[in-house]
Amino acid sequence: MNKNLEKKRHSYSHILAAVIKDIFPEAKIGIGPAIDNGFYYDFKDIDVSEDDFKEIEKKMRKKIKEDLSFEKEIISKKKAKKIFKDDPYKLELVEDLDGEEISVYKTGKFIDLCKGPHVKSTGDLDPQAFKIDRTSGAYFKGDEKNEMMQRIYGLAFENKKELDNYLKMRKEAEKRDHRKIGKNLELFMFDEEVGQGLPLYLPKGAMLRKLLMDFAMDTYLKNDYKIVSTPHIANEELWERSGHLKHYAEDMYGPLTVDEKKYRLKPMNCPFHVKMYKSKTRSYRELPKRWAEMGTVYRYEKSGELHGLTRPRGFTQDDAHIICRGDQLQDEIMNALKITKYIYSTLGMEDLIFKLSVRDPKKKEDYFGTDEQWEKAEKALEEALKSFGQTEYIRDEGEAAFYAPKIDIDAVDAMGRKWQLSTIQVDFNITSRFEMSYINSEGEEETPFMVHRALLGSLERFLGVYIEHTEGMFPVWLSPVQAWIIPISEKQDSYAQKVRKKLREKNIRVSIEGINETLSKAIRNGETQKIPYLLVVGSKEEESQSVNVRFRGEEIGEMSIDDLVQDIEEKSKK
RNA sequence: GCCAGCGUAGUUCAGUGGUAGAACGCUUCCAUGGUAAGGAAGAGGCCGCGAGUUCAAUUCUCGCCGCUGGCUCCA
Repeated sequence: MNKNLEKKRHSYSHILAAVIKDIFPEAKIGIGPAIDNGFYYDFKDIDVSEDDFKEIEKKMRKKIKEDLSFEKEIISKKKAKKIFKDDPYKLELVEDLDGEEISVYKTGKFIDLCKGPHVKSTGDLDPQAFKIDRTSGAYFKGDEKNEMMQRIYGLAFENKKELDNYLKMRKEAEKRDHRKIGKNLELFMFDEEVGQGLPLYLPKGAMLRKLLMDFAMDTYLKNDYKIVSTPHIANEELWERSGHLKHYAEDMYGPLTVDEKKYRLKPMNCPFHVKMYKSKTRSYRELPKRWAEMGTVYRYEKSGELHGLTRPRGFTQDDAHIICRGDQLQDEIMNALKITKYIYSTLGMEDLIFKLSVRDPKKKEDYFGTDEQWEKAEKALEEALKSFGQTEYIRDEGEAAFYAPKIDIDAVDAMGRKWQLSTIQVDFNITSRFEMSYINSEGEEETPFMVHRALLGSLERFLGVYIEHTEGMFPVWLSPVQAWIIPISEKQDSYAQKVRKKLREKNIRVSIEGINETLSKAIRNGETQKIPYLLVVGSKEEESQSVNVRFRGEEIGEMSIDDLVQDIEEKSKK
């Protein structure tokens, strides 16, 4: 964010607080920073609803017009405590600050603990360039254990035009919402009685999912992965051993008791793959093992965290584990990067952001494993990125999992939003917990490295993002329905059937639609359903044994069936 | 899980302290169409679930469930 805009946004937040203090003199105030689309301020003991927004805006505009100056003052902690004696949250914040001197800003009667900077005076702000947006609950200092305050969000930009642009963009994003498109295109649904966060795929969605799944798995098989398959539940003892029950229990579904033994739905696939690895003594000669599985896992996400397909409770990971020797580690990571890039560019998401998540060197005790393991793994990840040619990446210290450093990859969608989808991790926890080993060339037992990777992440999350990215306009090869045959009248019924049969023989996903509708109505339906090919057949076409082709809103004209098949196959190439 | 808002037909949404309406969709009939909505008729609702207030609750109150936006979380 540019510094100037940040100053403005931050200044709006002070004006908001000043106005709220006028309306609710008893209000206790928290913090009020600038954020990337405006600002917010946290309050306690207020009662603001959407109906009040207009009034708040009006009062804020008035203060802006009064041209009140922002006056900075450096005062002692003692004095600050006196000033904020009625604001317990501010007192706590003063207490948290290092040093004896702190700065406060005064605007009219309103005084706030604040390091600034601000605009010179409220008159520097555009009274039309902000908008009170929404309210929400927010924990004081972002800590779940603290009290919840009421947060008021505002949008703020340099001028009204930018604000309007932002609102327009947000509307566009709403239009692309995968939950909405999923409903309109009949891809998937949720049902109260089935349970929260458990998607049901309707025929078109299930086809889309299958096509995506086949594409991913075929790619892995071509890259010398082997496919494996494991059950959905396992004895609790397995999760005890893997450490999930200790570290992850609250995200797992509760136990099912069968024959006096407790079983759990799997939140991850790793332990199963490890068990298969351990089913016999392994030699260094047989490494690396690359085992892939479309593994459906269940995680008990808190109800408020659920969100359509991007955050469900049951989902299928395009998971794989690579068990390898130390000297193979870097190449294996590089290969995973290569496949990731191939998959995303094939799907039309070229823009990827690579993040190397390493441990926080100041908090080594928070992480599992030895220094040597960490150094080796972090280096392997970093070197893999470099030799892959990805010299641009973000190094995130402290973002590693407690058991492993990783490369996380964000995909950037058509609206410029970033979504973390892929992850490539080097796991030490599991290799030692399960005492995994192989016999090296010296005849000694050695612990292998294990790379855990999910490139699409999960089919659900990826599909959610992909639906928004494409606005439901999938490439021809991924379209669950590729073509509609639209007969002009019932007279073309048998010809339409004939065309359908010919296309089905070529494995083209096609159906006959619009028999009881006018042509334009059928075209309209086909376009709203985002069917790539609309094939009109009337008496003319029947006579010349052709179809009249419309491709994504564009009339192509008459085409023989063979030419059409060729065109579809051409456009279906990945 | 927490804060706030919402829950009415398959869908999108009006509406009301005296048990409901539109559009699209669906069914039937008419129309036999030439590239983004042809016409008519009909069916379809425990107004999310449970309790309370009331002569009377879809409407008011409370609880539960679900959805939405945030917060927290996503080892």
